[in-house]
Amino acid sequence: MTAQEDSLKLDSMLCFAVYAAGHAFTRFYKPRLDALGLTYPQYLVFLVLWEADGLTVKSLGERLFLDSGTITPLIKRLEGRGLVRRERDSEDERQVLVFLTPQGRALREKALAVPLAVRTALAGEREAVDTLRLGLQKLRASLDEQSGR
Amino acid sequence: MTAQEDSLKLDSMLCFAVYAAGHAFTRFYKPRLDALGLTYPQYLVFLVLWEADGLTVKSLGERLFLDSGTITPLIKRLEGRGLVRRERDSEDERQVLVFLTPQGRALREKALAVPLAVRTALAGEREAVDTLRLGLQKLRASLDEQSGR
DNA sequence: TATTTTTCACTTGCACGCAATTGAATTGCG
DNA sequence: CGCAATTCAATTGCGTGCAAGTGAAAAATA
Repeated sequence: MTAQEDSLKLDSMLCFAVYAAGHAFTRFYKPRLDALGLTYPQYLVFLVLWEADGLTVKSLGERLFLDSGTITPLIKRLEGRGLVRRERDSEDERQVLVFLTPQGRALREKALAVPLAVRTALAGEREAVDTLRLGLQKLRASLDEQSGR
Repeated sequence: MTAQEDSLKLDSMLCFAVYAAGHAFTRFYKPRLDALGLTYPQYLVFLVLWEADGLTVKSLGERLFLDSGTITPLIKRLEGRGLVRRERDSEDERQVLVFLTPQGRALREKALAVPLAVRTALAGEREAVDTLRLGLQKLRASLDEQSGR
């Protein structure tokens, strides 16, 4: 096997580990978030909003690395359920500010139980976490090695 | 701030780091995969098929942690482009076997360039990789601490 | 053997995720 | 000031991702 072919195998392990980990994480949160009626990305939006209300769609997107094509419909769904309120900024009519409604704020109380529950569920998954950790360690090492030449 | 509220903040860092890393990875691959005309999950399917041809839809899904609702249409799109061939298993008519076509096999030559190109692009992202690594380390530690009691 | 259960691929419906485009508002430049 | 360039949210189109349900085939059980 050539070195190039070998790197294709390495690639398959590395990129796959990160890819799979992202989805696995989502799956772990799902049962807990179902209780809140939120999806994983919606939960992330609330984690941001509970810290700081009245952000623009753009700044929300920047914090979560999501673009308006994803954020806009997501926020509209939350608005439809009465969890957030959208308001055009009178200072700059291009922008839309997102505020929590009382219900959206109230959701935080229920959400407080989520992190512990997820951590408990993850307790049986040490191996998977380690696999990903080691994969990243290898990736990191290979980056150093590569630029070291 | 209560311990519970604090854990909500920790949660926001941890789950977000893994979430964002998955998408960031996808974005890194995108430009190189565009050259092959493949999406990231399609690339993963080929990484598997280049190693072992003629798998069932089910076993493909198991390896990639994707269910048939995702795999089936994905494979059909690849079939439509002449990169794979689907064939019902005569031994067990429930199953569908996926084979590479000559074009699908030929794609591998182009793909050999992908891993190095991605690694080069990632060279400037040591910090991001480290952030994720450290986040996982903390998560791992908190799992030990929790079950240690 | 006849019937129930299980296993598969497939489909539908919904929610992302992102590229590309649109249109309105603002900014910047001559 | 006036016009071009930029910024922003929204929309469209396509490809995942997954839950829930369908129907055919095989396996298990009576």
